[in-house]
Amino acid sequence: MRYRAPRGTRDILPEESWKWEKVQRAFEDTARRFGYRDIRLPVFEQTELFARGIGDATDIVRKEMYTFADRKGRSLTLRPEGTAGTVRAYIEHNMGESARVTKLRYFCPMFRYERPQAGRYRQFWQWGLEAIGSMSPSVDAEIIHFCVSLFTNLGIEGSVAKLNSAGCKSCTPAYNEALREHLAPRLDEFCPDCSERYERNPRRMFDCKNESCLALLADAPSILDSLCDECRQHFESVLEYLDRMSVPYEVDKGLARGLDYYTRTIFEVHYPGLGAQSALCGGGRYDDLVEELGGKPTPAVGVSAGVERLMLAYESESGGTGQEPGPEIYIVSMGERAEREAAGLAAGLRADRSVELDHQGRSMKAQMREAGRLGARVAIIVGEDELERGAVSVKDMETGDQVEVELDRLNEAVEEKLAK
RNA sequence: GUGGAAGUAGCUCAGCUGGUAGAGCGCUGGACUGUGGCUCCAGUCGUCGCGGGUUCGAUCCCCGUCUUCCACCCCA
Repeated sequence: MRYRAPRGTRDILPEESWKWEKVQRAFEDTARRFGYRDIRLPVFEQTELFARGIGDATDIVRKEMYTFADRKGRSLTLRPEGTAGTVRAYIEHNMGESARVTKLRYFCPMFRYERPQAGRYRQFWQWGLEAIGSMSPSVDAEIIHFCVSLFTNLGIEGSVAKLNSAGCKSCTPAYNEALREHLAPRLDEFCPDCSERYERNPRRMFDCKNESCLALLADAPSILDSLCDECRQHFESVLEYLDRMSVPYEVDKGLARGLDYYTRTIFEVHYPGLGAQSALCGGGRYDDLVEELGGKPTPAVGVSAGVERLMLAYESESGGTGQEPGPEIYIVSMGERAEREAAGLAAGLRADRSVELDHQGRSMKAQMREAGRLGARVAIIVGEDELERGAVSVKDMETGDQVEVELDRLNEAVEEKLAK
């Protein structure tokens, strides 16, 4: 019996994880520049929080949650996304009392019971941002700018921001009705999927992949023409801010999102190289969610993104190629006395340099090969002959130059080589 | 949840409608008895995903199952 990682989960091994570290660092640096502070939340929450927050009608709540009962019979669920938990924490800790706008970020695993596919797992990572407490369209624009900015920092070119409005409580229901009314006469000509979308969320029909369905939608009313004055103004204002920030975007009147809580601005950023799973991130406003979850009425905007997909995009661009960083120094030793000397030298050098050495008593040739394979810039060779003279050899692995130095001059010699 | 493809060495893959497995890369050692990256030589590795069936005999055929991949639903 051999154990394997459960379906839809996977191990991120060191050969790969060094790239994850780079991406996470880029995310954290960018988030800090934009003023978003780290928040670390529980991996599971009361099931009710997600059911209420994300919406009973969504696929996530209907069929994708990892729900279990704990030993006292409480129903808990592994978080399928980050916004509900963040809002819960915001309310629980009265974060709105001490700041006008609360800007938070996270980078952590999420769980959804789905059929796995490339870039889609049952345990997957998301990074996300939430800005709670401001109605200003400048926050919407700031978050979209953040996404584009992060992707650019990672060398990902050709991503496209698409945005639309989801309206608000006062204009959405009217639009949905108008849309249904317009489509009703020819409903039987749509595909079965669209028929179901018609019932649950007719706006989703716009992203059907069926040409004939899209043709039938050609003269359907646009949400953008049905917005109330406040929503229209807000949307236009977001676009103005984006123009002012030089953020490229496309208005996509067919864009719809899967979660119930979105209001007004909704957006996605796509990277076309990823096939069917091309959305790198998605987000929008959720002005009613804080109140819905028991807080004071508080407007908010957020975004979340799949890290696995981001990694796929990152690796297909120049930034994701290259080699895992190796040690700066490799210490080669021959003989027992030399091994002990090498251990002492490593201990000292490790105060401010990365140092590797052999732990298996291998041949010098093997140790040199290891030093080359790891990409060490300097090899320190500790041999019996040198030790007799109180010295070691320092070899520059790039040029092959080698000099013998006395032990008390080793630090200078190494620093000199590494400084180049 | 629906439809399709695939699982053979650490990795990438070959294996003739059935006769108990191979290559390249990697790894280890040597040529070079204390010097990596090039070259050459040698060696190492397999419950052929798992379980059952057919057969004298199954990596190959049949059934089931697990996993991955592709498309859909949906989404990150």
